[in-house]
Parts: sequence; C-alpha cells; structure tokens
Amino acid sequence: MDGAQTYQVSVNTVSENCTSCSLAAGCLPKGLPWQQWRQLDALARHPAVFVRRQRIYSQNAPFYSCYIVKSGAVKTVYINAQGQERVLGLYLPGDLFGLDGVGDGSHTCSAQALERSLICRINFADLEQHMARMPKLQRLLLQLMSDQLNAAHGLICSLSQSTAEERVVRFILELSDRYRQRKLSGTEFRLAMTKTDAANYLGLAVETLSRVLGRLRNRGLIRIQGRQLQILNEAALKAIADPSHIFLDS
Amino acid sequence: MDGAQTYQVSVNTVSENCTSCSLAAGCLPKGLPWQQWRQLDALARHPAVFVRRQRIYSQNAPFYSCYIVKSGAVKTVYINAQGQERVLGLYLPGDLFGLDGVGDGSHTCSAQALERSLICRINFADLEQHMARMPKLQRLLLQLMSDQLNAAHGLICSLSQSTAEERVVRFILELSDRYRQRKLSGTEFRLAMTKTDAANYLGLAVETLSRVLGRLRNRGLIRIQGRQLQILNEAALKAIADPSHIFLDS
DNA sequence: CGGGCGATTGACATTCATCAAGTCAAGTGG
DNA sequence: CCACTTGACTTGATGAATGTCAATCGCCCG
Repeated sequence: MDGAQTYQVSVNTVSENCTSCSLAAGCLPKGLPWQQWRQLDALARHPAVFVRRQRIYSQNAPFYSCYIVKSGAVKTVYINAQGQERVLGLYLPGDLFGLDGVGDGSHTCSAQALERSLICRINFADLEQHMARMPKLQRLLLQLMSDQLNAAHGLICSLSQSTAEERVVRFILELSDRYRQRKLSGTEFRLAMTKTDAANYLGLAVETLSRVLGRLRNRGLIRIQGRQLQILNEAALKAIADPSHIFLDS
Repeated sequence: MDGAQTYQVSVNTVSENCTSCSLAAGCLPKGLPWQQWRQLDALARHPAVFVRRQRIYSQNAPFYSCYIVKSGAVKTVYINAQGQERVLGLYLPGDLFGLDGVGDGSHTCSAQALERSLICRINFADLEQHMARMPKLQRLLLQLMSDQLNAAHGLICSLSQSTAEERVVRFILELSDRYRQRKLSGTEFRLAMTKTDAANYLGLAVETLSRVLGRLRNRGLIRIQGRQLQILNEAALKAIADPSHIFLDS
C-alpha cells in the first residue's frame, strides 16, 4: 500500500468507447478500418482514474492486460535487487504500455501514474483473439513493439556514446516531437516527470541534469522554470543532439 | 570481400526444413504442435551461408524478411551519423532477428555474420499470414519481441547503474546461460565476438574490457586465452553480477 | 615475409557521480 | 496562522571510474 487512494471514477471529458474517443486517431485503432473500431470497444474497459504515484501494475505481477494512456502520463520503472529504481519509459496520451509481460507471463517492471491520469485497460487474451481476426491490428501490435525496441536501442546508443548534454538535448527534442504529434505545442510544454525521474531515465545524476539545463538556459537555448520548458533555439539544440550536423547555409 | 573462412563443419545436423531440423525445438516452431511445423517449412527459405563480416541486411534497407541463425553467430549494429558503430545484439543458433524493421518498414540497424554462419530467411508477409492462422505462432512472435525488449531494458539498467566489472561479469554469465540452453558447455566456450565488439556492446572501451578480464583472471575466477573462456568460479561471478546477493549458506 | 587487425599495458585526462549545504514551495498539524 | 516537515531543485567542491592516447606485441592471412 502506498498512500494513494483508488478513485475509480470515469470522467465525461474522455469517452468510454473507442468509436467516440477523441484520441482514437492516434491510439490503438490507428489505421484500422472504421468498422472495426466497434469491435475494439468490446475490448477496452472503461478508463479508470489513477492519481499521482499510483501503481497501474507491479513488477513480477502476473500479466493479464496492457494499458493505454487516455490522459495524463505514466512511467515504467524497474527496481533491481538493491532496491535502486531505473526509469525505463514515459508514456503519454495514446501510448500503449504493459506489453513487457508477454515474454514470460509476468511484468518485468512497474507502471506508475506521474499525475492524475485516465487509463484504459485491455485484456490481453481478448486482444490476441481480435488480432487473429484483424490483420491490421496484428501488424499494429508488432509495429508497436518494434517501435519500443527501437526506442530502447536509441537510449542504449545515447547511454554509451553520448555526453550528458547530448542526452539531455535529445530528450528535450524527443518530448517536443511527441507533443507535436499530439497536436500540442512542440516549443513550450511541461515536463511530465520530476527532474529526478528524468535524470534517472537519462542515466544521469539529478545534479548533472540540473547543471546541464542551467547551461542551456545561460546560452539562451531554452527557458526553464520548474517543469515548464520553452525551446528558444531549436536549430541550435538539433545541432547539439546530432554533432555531425554541419550548417552549410544558415 | 574479406578473407574469412572458418569451416564449421557441423553441417549435416542442420537440415533445410523445420520438420527435420535438429534446432527446431529451440527455434521458431518452439511450442507449436508438430503438425504445424510442416506449414513453417513452406515459409523458411533454404538456409544460406554467410561468411565472417558479411552483411545479412543493412541499416535503412527496406524490411521484407526476418532471419533465424542455424549455425554460427550474428551481431546487429547501429551506425550513427558520425559513423560510430554501436553493437546492439548478439544472436546464436535458434535466435530470430531482423524484426527491428517492422516499425516503419525499414531496418534500423545492420546485421553481420561474426563467423561462417547458416541463416534461414523468412518472408515477413508470409509469416504474418501464418500468424493469423496459428494463434501459438502469433503469441510466440509477441513473446519474442517482448523478450528482446526486456533484454534491451536489462542492458539499459546495466549501462546506467553498474560498474564496468559488473557489466562484464553479467555478460559472461549471460553467454554461459545461452550456451547452456543450447545444450553446450556453460563453463567453457568461445566468445563469438571480438573483444572490441564485446566492449562496444557493453558500452566500454576495449582497454577497459581487457583490464577487467585480466583482473578476473588474476583473481582466479576465469581462464581466458584469446576468445576461449572458462569459468572457474561461477558462484563468485554471480556474487559480483548481483551485489545484493548474500551467501547465507555455502 | 610483411601488413594489419586485435589485444594488452601504461600514462594521462576528463566527465560525471558523490557528498554536502542550502533554497524554495507546498503541504501538514497544532 | 505559524512552525515544521518534506520533496524537488540548485550550486559548489572533490574524487573516482573510465575514456583517450600511445607504444608494443602477437598472430593470422595474404
């Protein structure tokens, strides 16, 4: 038990079925023929509310379902034998998570809400049955897992070949992209995680993250107060993220 | 072309179709009902020979197929904009690789044979069709991707929270396990990669790897000459790999 | 025999983690 | 409403782990 109560109340800003959900276009039904959305509705449970820090599932728990973020944000963390936490993923509205458990039938990491969030739960056995009948859904799932694998590989490359600054800048640009994909501002947004979590995700000490952000601010590349971030010079950031880039004209 | 000929004479144990392949039990058909193996035979192309350093597929190439190692060994590498190489995976007989391309339809990394290897190619479109008809195969593929994702996450944790020594030891133990799973000796085996590649995979400089291995040898935990490795004190290695482990009885 | 890659070893440099203090904001309880 | 606590963040000083550079060796392969 951790002190987060368990309100499970659905909210009328976000609809309870895929056919009328404003997120559907960027969510699981993405790319599916419209008629098949109705079938998905049978799958998805009413979205449930999770408060900040509340667990959605726990490491080592048996795997029955995967989840989709409707609103808010979620992190996945792995806790090793020494009790150290390692942040593995950040999920924003429309993102599916929880498939880490398919491998051996139990979750390999925990998922926690970073703020008040609405989460759809999808029973995996049901999902599998639908997959067999809907080739596009089958493909979608594989693509999704492949994307996550590629993201992990990107992080691996960053961790072993990049400086703290490069990692931080790439993180900022990645967030920017993801917000843009969601039709939100890509130049001004709020970090969903605490800086401690963000540093952990990047394999850095909080202090290092703090210093790097300070430096970026002093150079006039970003503005940052608290978790509110604004990108002032995107080109310069991109140049840092990809050091091989040379400005032929500018 | 590079001269690489390493006759791995094993051959007649490896056959051209799944039903008679000695690897089948630990390969893709794993867990499928025997009758369905024949259907897989329709999928898999005759295994092809690749020599050391030969590419199996290239980064950015369009994705049509995935592959299975029948004999030998394969590495996948990502080459960044600066031309630096990063080793992402090591694949041994029975392992499937190449699904990195499902995401956006093109491979995100290259695959290279580490020694003379036999590789089965499987057309992905065909595989997908069979998946729809064979629920177990569908599940298997998802599990496989999940496993790879979990492996990547393990590496991420190691890279950001572990010392060079811990990483190296875990790598050795992981190899040991994988060889054991293949019914080979888990205490004495040959590193499939050069030490340069292994160091790269572990996010270390070759020099560091060399020094760490030297230290492990001096402490009598392993014997190593060239790529031939022998584990002398597995318990001690495990204690290093998982520092929280305390010997209650021994 | 010669060339080159892979590996080892030593000396040195540097990034980043760690430790320590202190600020700030937001609760929380009396 | 004020003292107290707590968590998130910042800033500075220091040190350690590991990368980088350089020299050398052995060995495989042409």
